[in-house]
Formats: sequence, C-alpha cells, structure tokens
Amino acid sequence: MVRKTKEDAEITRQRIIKAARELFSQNGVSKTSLEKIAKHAGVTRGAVYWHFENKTALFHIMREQVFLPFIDRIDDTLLASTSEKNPLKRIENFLLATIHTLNEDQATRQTYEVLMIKCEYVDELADVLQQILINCSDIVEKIEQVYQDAHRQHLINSNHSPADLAMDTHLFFGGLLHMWVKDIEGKRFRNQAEALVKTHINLRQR
Amino acid sequence: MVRKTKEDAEITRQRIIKAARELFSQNGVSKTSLEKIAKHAGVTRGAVYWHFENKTALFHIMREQVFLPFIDRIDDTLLASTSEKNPLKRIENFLLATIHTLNEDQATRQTYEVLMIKCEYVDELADVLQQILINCSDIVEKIEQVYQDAHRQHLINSNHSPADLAMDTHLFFGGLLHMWVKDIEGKRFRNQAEALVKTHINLRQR
DNA sequence: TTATATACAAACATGAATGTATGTAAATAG
DNA sequence: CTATTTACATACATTCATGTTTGTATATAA
Repeated sequence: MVRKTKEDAEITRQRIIKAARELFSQNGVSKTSLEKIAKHAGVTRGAVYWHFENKTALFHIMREQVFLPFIDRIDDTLLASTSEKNPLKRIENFLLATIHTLNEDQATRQTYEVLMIKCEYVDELADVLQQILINCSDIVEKIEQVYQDAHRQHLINSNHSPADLAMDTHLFFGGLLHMWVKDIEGKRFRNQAEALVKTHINLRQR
Repeated sequence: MVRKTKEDAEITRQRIIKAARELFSQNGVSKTSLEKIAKHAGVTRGAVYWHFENKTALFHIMREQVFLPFIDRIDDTLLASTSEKNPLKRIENFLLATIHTLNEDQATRQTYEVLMIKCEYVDELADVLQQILINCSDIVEKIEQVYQDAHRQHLINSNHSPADLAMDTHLFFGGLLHMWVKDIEGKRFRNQAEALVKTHINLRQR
C-alpha cells in the first residue's frame, strides 16, 4: 500500500532477517516457510522475495551478521597484547568472551543454535561446511601464534608444539560450544562453561 | 502382490532402514521423502508405513542401530583392564577405536553425518538432544574412572582432578568428531584424527 | 482346510511451500 | 512536475509430501 523510504525499507529488511533468525531457531530452517517469516515480520512474502532471493540467502545473511563481526573481533581479544600481557590469559579471555557473547546476545545465541543443531548442511548449504573449516583453520593459526608466544615466555607446562596445543584447544572449544548449544536447560554445560575453559587453559600452565 | 514370509519381511524392513540412512546422509532428513526412501529400497510407501510409523521413527531406529552397539562396546574398550594395563592407553584406544569404526563402517559414518550435520533437532527430534547429553554424561563418568585409575598409578602429568581431565577429553573428542564429519574431503581432519588423539592423550602423560 | 492376520501395493484426499507474475501507490530522480 | 523506480501486496500455478484408506495375495495358525 504505502511505498516506504529507503530507511524504512532497510528497517523491514532487518525485521525480516530477525524474524527468520527467530523462527529458524525455534522451528529449524526446513520447517520455517517464507510465509511464516513474512507473517512474523509483519509483511507478506512479496516483501521477503523483494529483499532476498530465497530462504538460503536469508540463512547466509543471518550467519554473516554474527560471524563477520566475530572475525573482526578475534584479533583484538586474541592477538592484541596491549590489553593482556599473558598469552595464556589472552587465549582464555578469547574463549570466555565468546561464551559471554553467547550468554548476553540473543541474536548470536539463536544463530549458533541454528548453525549447530537446527539446519541441514546439504545442497545449497553444503559449501558452508567448507567455509567453517577454513574459518577454523584461521582461528587455529592465530591461537597457535599466541601459544608460540607463551612458549617463548616459558609459561607452558609441556614440550608440545604450539600447533598441537592450538589444535587441541580449538577442538576442546568446538566441543564445548556444541554441548553448550545442546544444553538448552543449561544445567549441564551452560552454567559451568567458564569453569571448563579455565580448567582447560590451566592444564597448559607451568 | 506376493505375501512375504517373516524373514522376507525383516529383510525389506532392514532394506528400508538402509535406504533411509543412505538418503538421509545424502540429502538430509528434511529433504528425504518417504516416497524416495521407498523407491530407493525397491518398495512403495505402503511398505514403509507398514514397518514404521513415520520418518521420525525411521530416524530413531537408524540412530539406535549405531548407538546401542556402541554403548555396549564402551565398557570393553574403556574399562576392561584385561586388554590394556595402562589406563591412559585405554582411553586412547577407546577414542582411536571410535575413529576406526567411522573410517571402516559406512553405516556408522553415514549415521554420524546425519546426526551431526544433516538433521534438525526440533519438534519430535528435540528430545534427542537430552538423550545425547545423558549419553555424554555417562561416557564422561567412565572416562573419569579411568583417569582416576591413571592418577592412582601416578601416570598423570598435572594435579587436576580426574573429573576435569575427563570432561576436557570428552569435549576435545566431541569437537574432533564434529570436525571429522564436516571434513568431507578428508584433507584437514580425517587424515590426522589419530595423531590428534595421541597428542591429546600425550598432553596428560607424566 | 479354512479363517485370519500379514505384508505389502495402489489409490485417495489434503495441505503446504515455492516461485513467479501482476498490480499499485508512493518515493525519488531529472 | 512528470516519469520512472521502488517497495511492497496479491493472486496464480505447480510441485511435492504426508497420512489414510482400500485392495489383495499369500503365509500361517487352528
């Protein structure tokens, strides 16, 4: 009926994304129709198809809205030695910050849920797996650098290579995040996630 | 057309399960219709509905076919000290055996793929998550026992509690399995999974 | 040997979901 | 001030999946 201004259009666009994220995390991607998304956002499917090619496009955008900022923040927490001198502490803080974001930011939490237990990586989404693998490799490399730093400062317990330590930490944290997401009631992992992180880092400490 | 004997019926039943598993792992649960499953198994939907209530039932049975035997085998590898005296080695062997099964047994591999990246845990499948959490807790407990044993034998590097070590190992392995499954081309994780396990265990060794 | 239950196939009915095409009023460009 | 986009809503066509019902030949039990 009423033609919107550019700013209004952007608002509806964001509302559609939000609606998609919420319904994805409630009912899963497959069982969420564009009709439902449209209704939840207070528009019709026409609006959805105007702003987005299809459901897959919405999925990708939802993912990017959380992961692009995340990638940007990595270097600050992990590599910037200005904030925290102790490299092991920097890794710990990085992991804790991620948990903290999950706890505080609903959009991030919902997106992680969708990505980990409420979508199927087939067909158009299959190549997201490759993306994930590449992202992980990047993170492992950065963690490795920090462990390298810790090694030089003789802060590390064992004589294992920084690469091994980094991969072990990454796998640990990946596992933790998966359990965190699955633990919807929060009584098994969500409440003790921080402690688990600290223990993990502590295992490396001299 | 031809009424089958009890044995024949069981064969078609198993063929339907196999067809479901294969199509689930190829195209995901949501995009696999009972029609496709029936055709892939060489029957009609009538047969599928005769043997199973619906797609969800098929999913649960597929899961059980892999997990019930798995749970049964845990105690043998992990707790039976007859085979391997060194507790740390027993944990290592347990993890390696799981990887080995994934490498060798197609049904297990397909089922893990479906469970981890090709289904959505919502509605009827939501409570599978609780099942998974409980299973994990059981496994962690058993690993803890073995670490306790290792601790008594002074085989362990750090002064951390067996419970902490067990949880850390479990999260590490959960993360590893997830990456293993996602690494379809096999060049990032699948080929070095065993080495990662050995490194992880090695980190605990005195 | 006959009645009944079994193991399906085939047909029916219904309900979504998707993509596209069309309509339209108002914003914006020139 | 007018032409053209823009930002949607509405309507249409098609496909597909599900669940149920009915039909039927044969194993099996009595």
